[in-house]
Amino acid sequence: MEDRHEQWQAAERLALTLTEGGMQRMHARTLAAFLFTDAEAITMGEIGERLGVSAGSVSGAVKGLLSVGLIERLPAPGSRREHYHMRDDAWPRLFSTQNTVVHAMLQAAETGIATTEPDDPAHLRLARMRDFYQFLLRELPDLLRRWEQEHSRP
Amino acid sequence: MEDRHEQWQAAERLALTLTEGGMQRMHARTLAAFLFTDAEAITMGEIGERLGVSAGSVSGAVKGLLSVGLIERLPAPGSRREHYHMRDDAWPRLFSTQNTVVHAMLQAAETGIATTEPDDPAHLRLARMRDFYQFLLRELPDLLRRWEQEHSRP
DNA sequence: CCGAATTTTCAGTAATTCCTGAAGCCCTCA
DNA sequence: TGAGGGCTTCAGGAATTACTGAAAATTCGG
Repeated sequence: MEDRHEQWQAAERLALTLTEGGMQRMHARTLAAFLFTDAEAITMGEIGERLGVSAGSVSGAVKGLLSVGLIERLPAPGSRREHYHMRDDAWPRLFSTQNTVVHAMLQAAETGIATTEPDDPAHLRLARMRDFYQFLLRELPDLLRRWEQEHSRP
Repeated sequence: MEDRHEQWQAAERLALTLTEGGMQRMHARTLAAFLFTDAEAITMGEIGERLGVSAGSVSGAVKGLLSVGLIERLPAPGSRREHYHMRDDAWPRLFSTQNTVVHAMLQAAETGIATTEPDDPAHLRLARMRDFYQFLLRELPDLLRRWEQEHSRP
């Protein structure tokens, strides 16, 4: 049975998890609203009403979600209000934003290596760090490619 | 040449990156101190001095890093002060903490699916989400296993 | 083009997080 | 077993972050 209250609870829990994973609170709640809505697309006003927050907050969150490609603006069907919905590949995209973090870590390791003598214990630690993130940078794109193949749509 | 100032800068930048990735600020700075030190192991006092923070802050950060297995206490060589250092497998461990997030996401998706009708658009979205996180939960352990194989030469 | 409705921006404020400082505990060594 | 130093805990305060509310800008229908 459709239990909107349970769904709302599940949405808020999901937002909590995303927040702990590093996403901003408002962005997470907004994404959850997009995920759990029973419409194909929703407007900012509807999000604000559903979450009980101001239009300003929604504006900022939608902007952020757009910029990382988790949602997109729908070709407006002649309405004055903009409609948005989750992209089909939102979750792989969210996962792949990590790649920028991986890249930053790799660069940090290389900077450290460059400023350190080979006999410094820090040198060895930094080399291990570099090796691991190089490994990730090589493997993660493969992983996502495999996912896309499994779910190829013609 | 050994440039301690540059190293300190690199350490702080790394801490910044880790913070943006969701780690608490003090935990990140402490981990960076462990990474860049030129000793095999350091004490809380040394960390506090290096970062210019109170003993209380260091205590909390070290506790946190211990609990996720990024650092470990060394078998004390009869000293009054406790010595700690990064574990060799700190970075894979840090990466694998994600698995708990992945698991939480999967569960959130399944909860949503259970409270939603099959003809609800949310149902389809939640199913796609579930599929992706199931895929990750299957593939990520493989990834880490491959890393361990590549780097298990005693 | 004008006007209404939506969206964006931003300063102010509320809330949360984070760090400190000091007191108490524990452990080591004499 | 006592003294001294190191570690932990926690209440309080500082700083950062996040949200609101309202004004300005933008957009689309008329």
